[in-house]
Amino acid sequence: MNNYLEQLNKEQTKAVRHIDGPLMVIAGAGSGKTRVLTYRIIHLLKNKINPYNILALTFTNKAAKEMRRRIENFVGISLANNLWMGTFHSVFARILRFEADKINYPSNFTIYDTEDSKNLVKSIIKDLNLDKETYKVGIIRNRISALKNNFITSETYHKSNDLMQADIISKRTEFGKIYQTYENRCKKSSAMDFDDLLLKTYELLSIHADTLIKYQEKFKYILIDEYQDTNQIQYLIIKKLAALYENICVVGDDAQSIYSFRGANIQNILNFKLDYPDYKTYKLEQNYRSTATIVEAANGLIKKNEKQIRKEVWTHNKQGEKIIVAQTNSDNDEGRLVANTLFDIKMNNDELYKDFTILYRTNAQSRPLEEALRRKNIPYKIYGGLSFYQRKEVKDLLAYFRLTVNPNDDESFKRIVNYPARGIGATTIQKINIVANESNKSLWEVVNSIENYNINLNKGTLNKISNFSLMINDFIIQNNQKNAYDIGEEIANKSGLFHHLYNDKTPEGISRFENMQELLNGLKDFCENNENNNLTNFIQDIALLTDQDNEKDTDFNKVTLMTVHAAKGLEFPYVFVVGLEENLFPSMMSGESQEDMEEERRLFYVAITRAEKRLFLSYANTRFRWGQFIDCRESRFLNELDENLLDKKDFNIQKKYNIYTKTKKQNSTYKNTTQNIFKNRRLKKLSSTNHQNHNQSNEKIVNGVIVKHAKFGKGKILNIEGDGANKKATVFFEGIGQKQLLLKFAKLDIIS
DNA sequence: ACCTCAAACATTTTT
DNA sequence: TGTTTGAGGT
Repeated sequence: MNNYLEQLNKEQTKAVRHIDGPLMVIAGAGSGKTRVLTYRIIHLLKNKINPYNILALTFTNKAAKEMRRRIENFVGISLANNLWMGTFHSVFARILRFEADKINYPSNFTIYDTEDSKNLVKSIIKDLNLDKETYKVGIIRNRISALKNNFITSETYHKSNDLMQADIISKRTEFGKIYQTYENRCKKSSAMDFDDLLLKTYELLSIHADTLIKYQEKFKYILIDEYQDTNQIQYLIIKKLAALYENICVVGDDAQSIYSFRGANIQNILNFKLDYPDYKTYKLEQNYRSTATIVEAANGLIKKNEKQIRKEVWTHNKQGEKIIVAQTNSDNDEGRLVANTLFDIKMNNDELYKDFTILYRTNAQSRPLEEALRRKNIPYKIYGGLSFYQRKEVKDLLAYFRLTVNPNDDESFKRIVNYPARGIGATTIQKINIVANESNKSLWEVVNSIENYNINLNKGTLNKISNFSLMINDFIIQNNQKNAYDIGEEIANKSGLFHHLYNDKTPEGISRFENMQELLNGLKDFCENNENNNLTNFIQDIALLTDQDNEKDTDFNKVTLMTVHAAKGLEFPYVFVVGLEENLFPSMMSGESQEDMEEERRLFYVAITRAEKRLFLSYANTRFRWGQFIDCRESRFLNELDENLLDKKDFNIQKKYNIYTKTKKQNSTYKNTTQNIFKNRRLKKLSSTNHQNHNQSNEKIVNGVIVKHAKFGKGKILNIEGDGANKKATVFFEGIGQKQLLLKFAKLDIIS
């Protein structure tokens, strides 16, 4: 397999063959960016570079996994496995665990996800007796995160008059105090949030010269994907690591920079020239992905942005069909239109479901689309939104795991100390919390030696607390002896979580129970596939995983639904971009600022350049948002596309409703009437389709019928209540007992 | 301490 | 529309 260079064009080949010295590749959408990166690594390996000396940073874990797989095909598994490849966060977490003692952290530190960190901010605001209207949790947390991403610790913050002045103006004078407390609490919980993984890495490399040299020597070759989306602190780390050898290769496209909200800075691309004066740069401008129509439309759109590096993306691909732009009456109509169109194309052209994707600006838009797809029995999967590991019941069990591995993790402690209820209520926790804060200890440290503290608690409560301590200590001891699955199962049982969820026979409760089992199954898998299969190892990077990372085989051939952000780096033959309305795409949050608008435009650029064969754009005249019907106007971006490339279709069948919407300003009662009309129509549609949607077999499920359930086995129907989507069956299963199931979800086969 | 229900609230985008 | 919070009852 030495022919890898033959598969590249001239510019790509130059980039791949450039081994020594700084290199910047500006790669237009669909120009083979990933291919260059992959082949460059293969080229390095073929030139006897040790894989142990190569660091490749990607934007998602999935991208890293995919790249490793491709490299493996060329150089074999043993070389490929020794590459350091992953996201900034996961690679640095690995380094930090290894070097933890140098920054006074234990190596089993916990990674707080966004929810944990929000909860922490919330409790700090409460402890400091601050007004929660002035100090909104989200705003505070975002500010902390933004500061960290610019390498501003609470210490640096307190030295900067400008920063403090900004908080005085916004009447949040205590922000500095909150930030400092936040840092302290994380520290005493032995926890790091996402931003800390970057910040502490930078601190580690700054303070310990020997450690810096060690990693500079180790990572002789550094490659970074999606460089346009790196932020200040990532830039600083890379600069340090690459300083010795300067074998740094960055690949990116300024036109696809869409993460400035999390601190990404396009300036990093421009700085490259300054930091590495003897750099080489190549531009990849030939698009291999899309039809000429799509490439031309994308070029025309991005020209409207003032801030950009000049480049002309071109293609040899055939012209292809025009881009469909469809207008519908409502978001539900839009969903139906997409589902119908998708289905027709699949059937007529004999395509696979996996060749289609539906992209939207916000996660909340997925509902009407899902409904429409379900109605047509089109299989789909959703990326983003609540991932499996963020579900309440999963996080509850994970909190026990986390506490076992790191008992100082206060957020996990608070989560489960009284769940399931064991009589340690809010008042008790508050008392413990005060003592913990005063003595700068974690909640666990206080609880674990409660007799040493003078807390006003009655005997019963003390007893309950000591039982809790005994349980956790037992978990900690067992964790040193057992594998992840065995201790996981033990924890689920002894904590009472298993029985608590098992006893909840509501349909939602059953689903929660199943999710918990799913997590335990995950532990089993982990144990079978890993040598070092203890629980500590299992939970290490769980906070960094997304649904995309643990995709199941059964999800392979399904339509993909996701935000445009999540679609970055992916490509599909057929792409639907929905919700192209003012205040949605571009987002209303982007306001009037030119910079934000340009980012929204880049986001739309990313969306349309995902398409290989055909592109469909759509918008609705009314959309259900915030529990209300909102009138919408078509997005300005649609008018920025070359009209000769578009095929506009109007699916706005019932125009008469527009008569009302046009006069809404003058008369509010009109608006209410319109809303009611829509609401009633919506309800009617829902109930009628639910009847259609019911498979005939569900009609046959009546009292006394014997059925079979995939998990629970044979059972007898005792009662049926509700109708339509809410039709619920009470079933008695042999050896398991009585359960309530929503027929909508439960897969019941009729036996007799 | 715990449960229940009604009112208030909330929406970018993510590692 | 769905979820979270707070008051009030047990």
